Amino acid sequence: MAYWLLKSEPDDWSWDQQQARGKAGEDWSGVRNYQARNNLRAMKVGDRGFFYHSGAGKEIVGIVEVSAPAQPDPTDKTGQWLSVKVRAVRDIPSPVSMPDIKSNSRLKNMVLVRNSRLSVQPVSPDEWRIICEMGGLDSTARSS
DNA sequence: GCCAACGTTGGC
DNA sequence: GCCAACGTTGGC
Repeated sequence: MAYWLLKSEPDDWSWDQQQARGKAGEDWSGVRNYQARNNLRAMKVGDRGFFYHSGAGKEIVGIVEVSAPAQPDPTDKTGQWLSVKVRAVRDIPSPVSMPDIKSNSRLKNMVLVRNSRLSVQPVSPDEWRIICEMGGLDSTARSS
């Protein structure tokens, strides 16, 4: 299973809204960046992702699961962009903020630190585990 | 509100 | 194909 990080402005699409969609999930649409599109294409159903609030917030607030693979973005008329579907899995008990991440030397190579503008990012297994621990999820909670 | 980083556009 | 100009993103 691969790990990802999805960024959203809470004013645009918030974690509360994502959670409210429940198991039905929501299209992760509107991505218009090639690198981000390539990451969407690489996602498999069952992959996990951090839900990160950019702008107001700047913190990882939840975990989502890819529930449908990449398909043409319904909001794109040109047919060249992709979206996946994600559903909320759980919140992070103690949201992990950008300063938290930047102050952890083990996370200094995170894409979020190196290229904060990329809206769909890969996360390494180590980074995933470290952030889950920082967020207050024990290994039992993480594996379910 | 500022500005650095990044991506895209378009003239050459 | 290079690169300057421009627009956007997002942390601060």
